[in-house]
Amino acid sequence: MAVSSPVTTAVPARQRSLRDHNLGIALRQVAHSPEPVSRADIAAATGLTRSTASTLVDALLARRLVREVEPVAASGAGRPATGLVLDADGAAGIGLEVNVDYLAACVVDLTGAVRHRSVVLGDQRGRPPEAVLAELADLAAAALGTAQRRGLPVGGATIAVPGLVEAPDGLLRLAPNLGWHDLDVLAVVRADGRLAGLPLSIDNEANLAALGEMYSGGAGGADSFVALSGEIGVGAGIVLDGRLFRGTHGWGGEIGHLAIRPDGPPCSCGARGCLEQMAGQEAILRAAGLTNRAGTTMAGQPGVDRLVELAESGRPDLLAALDEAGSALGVAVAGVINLIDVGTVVLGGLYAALAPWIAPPVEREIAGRVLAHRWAPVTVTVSGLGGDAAIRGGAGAVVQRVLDEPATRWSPLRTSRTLA
Amino acid sequence: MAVSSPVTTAVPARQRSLRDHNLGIALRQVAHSPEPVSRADIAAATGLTRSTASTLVDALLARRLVREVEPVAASGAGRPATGLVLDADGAAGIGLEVNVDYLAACVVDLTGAVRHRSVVLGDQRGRPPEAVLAELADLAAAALGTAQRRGLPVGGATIAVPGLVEAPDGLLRLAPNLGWHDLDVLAVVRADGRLAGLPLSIDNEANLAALGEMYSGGAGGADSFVALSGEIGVGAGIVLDGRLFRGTHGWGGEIGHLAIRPDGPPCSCGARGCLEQMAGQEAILRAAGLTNRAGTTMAGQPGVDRLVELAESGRPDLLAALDEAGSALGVAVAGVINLIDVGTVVLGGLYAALAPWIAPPVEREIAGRVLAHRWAPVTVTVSGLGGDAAIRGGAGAVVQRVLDEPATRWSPLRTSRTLA
DNA sequence: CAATTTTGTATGTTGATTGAACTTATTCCG
DNA sequence: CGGAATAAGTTCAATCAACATACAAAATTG
Repeated sequence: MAVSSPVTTAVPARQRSLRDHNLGIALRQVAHSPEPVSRADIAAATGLTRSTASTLVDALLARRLVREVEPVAASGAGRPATGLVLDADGAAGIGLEVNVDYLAACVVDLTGAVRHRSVVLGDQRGRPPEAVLAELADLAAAALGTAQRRGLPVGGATIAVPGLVEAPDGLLRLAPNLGWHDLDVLAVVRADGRLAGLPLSIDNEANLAALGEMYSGGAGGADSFVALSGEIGVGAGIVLDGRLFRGTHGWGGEIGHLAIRPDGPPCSCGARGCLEQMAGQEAILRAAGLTNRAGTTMAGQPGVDRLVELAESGRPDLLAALDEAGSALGVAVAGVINLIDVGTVVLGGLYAALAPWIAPPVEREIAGRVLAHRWAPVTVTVSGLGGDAAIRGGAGAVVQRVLDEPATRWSPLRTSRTLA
Repeated sequence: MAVSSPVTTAVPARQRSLRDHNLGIALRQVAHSPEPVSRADIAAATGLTRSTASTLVDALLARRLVREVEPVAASGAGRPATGLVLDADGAAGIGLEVNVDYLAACVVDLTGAVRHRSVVLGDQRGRPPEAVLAELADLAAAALGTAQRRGLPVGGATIAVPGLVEAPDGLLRLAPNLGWHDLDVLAVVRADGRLAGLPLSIDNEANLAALGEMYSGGAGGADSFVALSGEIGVGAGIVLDGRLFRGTHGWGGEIGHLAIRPDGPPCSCGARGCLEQMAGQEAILRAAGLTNRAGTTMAGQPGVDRLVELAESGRPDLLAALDEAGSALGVAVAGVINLIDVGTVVLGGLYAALAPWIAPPVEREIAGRVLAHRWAPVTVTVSGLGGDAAIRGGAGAVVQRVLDEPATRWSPLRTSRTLA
């Protein structure tokens, strides 16, 4: 038998691929630099010749992905360079989110700026999916309207959901905390009609939140990290070499069901001692004696703000519960690091708000359990995005696709600028 | 701030890259097919034109990577096709291994056939690293000699070690079961001199064993899987999309120190309740009451063969210990699957030999703990390579590099065929 | 034995990068 | 103040790899 890796989709490189690849490189040079770059800078940084860089830039200008700015005040002799920056009106993405207690939407432009944002608070549990998604479509239509009024060509929208999303088709297999299962969210939203023609995709909320952290610099510039997303459930988005890791079926990052105590309390997933039962929001409330009824969650429970308030006031049983939860989380995270060897962990969602109490036990467990900790200390950072991480990541993912492959037709919804 | 992924090494595509890429595609077409393929087959399978495929094949012939064989008996009309197969004498790789109780070496050719193999049994613990590596160099020199006598150009050698290997330089940070630490194995072996000019690399034993499984089809053709490597320690090699996953520093796959019972027995790593303390070889012996002295390992303990014998005889305390170990292993594996979503697990090393008793509890825990198990059942397979997995993987990795990038100079040690 | 079919090769075209002029715009320096 | 130096950006022929088409080669089919 031949030594060979399993069948790789053999896509041959045509001459066009060359141009596509180099277009992406040139565009990323512009995107990465905080200041305007010149054609000559691109040539120097990439190793391409100035003439090639010029040709590529012309193509990017024609696609409205970059824009020329006034020559920067020159430092030294020679003809001053024409500055190139990303065109803020060149392409935009829409991020949408359905979560247990809110719906949200935003528009992000090519430069990463948030051009529109809207959030509707409200418990979605028990509502029929069609009603929830109709309301989400309202938000989406409003976001699209804003983009159109501002002349932004929208490249697509990404929907974040708190559940298992199957890889190829985007079927939502299970969203335990919403009570949804086997639902084709994209089809329902498309059926609404108002987003006709807009490429839609869907992903797990924790995955998109991790992207949001990366785009906003929350991971401290690391290109491989794990972003923890604590809400009712506990999720993790894994980013490796700047790319989201989804796994074979798209179900990677289900850290919430790692076994912390294999014979511990039963979990809704059927197993025992899952992290979610030790460090999820309800577990913390339960351990601190803050639930109305043991085990069941009621609307009207203390929210995150109230939880922070109580912790700040030094309530002992809550502090003990937070330390316990942080320890469990730390054990899980240490396992993740031993397994996939990332150097950065981002605390997001609930854990960001509660970071002053959660981070220390997490760091303690990491220090004690990560085998390679003495050679490569692990950095624990705290998200600054709050609940916006997933929509920012979803919108950013649309924009990122344009940055990654500027040559492929990214089907912009060409908008005729209407009078406001 | 711009929406952008962190700095990607911007390597521009020249026209040469096109050719390189397509050469690789063409070569892999030959490698993947169990039967000879024609130039026309390559064109049809890849979408390249027949003329381009012809040009590429000419280049591969010139590099001695493929060989023409007699036209296959034609089925149907038309001119019969000239068969193309990998040239078994085109390129070869050497695999080397230092493990706790043996040293090994092998030579694998371009077709994946093992052309040489040698194993020296013996406990390496406590021996000075220089002495051990000198003996390994003996094995390597013998392997190289065999290759040279047979006219095989050797592309390099890979050394497998049971420990943490740091990514860029190959420094062996820690090999707990050998008692080695912070050792530059490659430098010591190079200093020996007999392998002068041969590109050397080094990797974790479990990682290379996983590659060995992939090359030999042990993962059932899956391109993403986890290969468990049970010996004194417990390791895992993670293969994603046909590529070994090493992590940021090269320390991925340290499954042996996942916490199964966070407050369980202390581990040599400093933490508590690590998998290695529940499912490692010594833990099994201890739980079955088969160690001479509690906790310490002695040469002269029951070996793997004896263990299998005792299990087959139905010794109750051993069967209980194996079930216990399998459960712990299953809990860990279930966690890994929830995290990285692979569909196949390969039991290797100790666990392959003990598979009849280890596999059932592993499968039981997977069924109970993997969140997505009902939609995508996990396959558990058993390695057929025994202790050879790592050397096969190491040698195969050298060969694979040639197959992946046939255009890059893979510095063959051109051997003048000497008279035997 | 001629028609058909398929393989493999030869030849001119297309598209993208290169390298070497060349133009343009600015600073440096006498 | 003005020429030299310097750097940015453009132009154009050369090169290289893939493509399209035509053609030669070697078998089967009727």
